[in-house]
Amino acid sequence: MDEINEVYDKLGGIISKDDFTRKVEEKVEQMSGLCDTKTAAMLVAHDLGVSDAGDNQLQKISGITANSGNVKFIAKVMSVFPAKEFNRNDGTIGRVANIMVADETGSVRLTLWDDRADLVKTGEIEVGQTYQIAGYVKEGYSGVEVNIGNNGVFCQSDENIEARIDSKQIKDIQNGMGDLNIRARILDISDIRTFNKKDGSTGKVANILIGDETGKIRVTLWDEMADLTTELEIDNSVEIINGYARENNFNQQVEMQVGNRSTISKIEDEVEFKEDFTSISDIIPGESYSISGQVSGLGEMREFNRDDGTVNMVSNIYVSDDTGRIRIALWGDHALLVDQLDIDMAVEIIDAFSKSGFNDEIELSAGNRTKINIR
DNA sequence: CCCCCCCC
Repeated sequence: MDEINEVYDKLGGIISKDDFTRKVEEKVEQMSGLCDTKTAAMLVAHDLGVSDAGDNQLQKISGITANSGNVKFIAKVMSVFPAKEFNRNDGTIGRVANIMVADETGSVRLTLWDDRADLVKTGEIEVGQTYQIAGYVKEGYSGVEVNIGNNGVFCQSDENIEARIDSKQIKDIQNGMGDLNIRARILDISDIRTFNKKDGSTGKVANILIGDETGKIRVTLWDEMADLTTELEIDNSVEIINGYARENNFNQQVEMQVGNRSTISKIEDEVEFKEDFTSISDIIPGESYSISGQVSGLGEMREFNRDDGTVNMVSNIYVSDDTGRIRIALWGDHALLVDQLDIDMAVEIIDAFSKSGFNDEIELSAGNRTKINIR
């Protein structure tokens, strides 16, 4: 027993003495008596990320990289994702679940298997709990993940952890990013739409527009996440955990996606947002812009038939600022605004899409995602 | 995975 104690003392309390002893016994059994207790204890210690050199330091999450190998640390649960079942080659049913944990230096995704994945299913693992964790690092679907394998440790701790989620700023969001955490203000909320998936089932989708001090981005919420939009209001500040960024294939704008691996929740801290208006002379085709200026031209409202036979309305106005003048096509209900507008009225056109239009001149399209303020 | 920027 002394020899177990000696090894145990190097572990820095990452695991209880009882658990350690049990693991050592299991290890002896696994090795079919081919190793003694001391060796088994050292093997278990090694599995827990403790080297013979007595390196029993707990790591911080910020120091975990794809090459870290075995790691151990203490962290707080920030989000829990649904467990999934899969079939193993031997016919048994495996279970896997992911949770996101954080310490004061950053956050990392954990992968739990089988019995531990079941703890997710039963709700025993909850946001806010703190755990002692030992596992091995691998490069996962969306970056570095810590796997808690058979020899890993995952036990609750009463340590007080100051968890920090490293939020990105909206301006830094790039196509392809995963595990994206954002704190932002809600600028707009869409209705929930349903659609048919390729597999024949019905999907749900909704959008919100969010902004922070650095910019704004459209967020797409899928299925059960789409329902959450009914609980949100414009000007709420929210935190999105584990979103991902994808370019849409319509106008190549990068959007943030919120699916079943993500969470969105209201936060107390208010995130500030200020609209960034572009000078008219700086507008190039193929982008979304907001401009502020005066009405400098008004056209007539017209109805027209689209190819699919539906009727729509359009009117054209011109807006000028210190730098130039641009034509703006107002579609749908926006077309009716020509009745309220007069030359020299101050207007803000928020989120209109630019393109090269009639006579190759750049114009803005004010569609259903555009907001128009008369000031 | 959805919406879609369309007129003269």
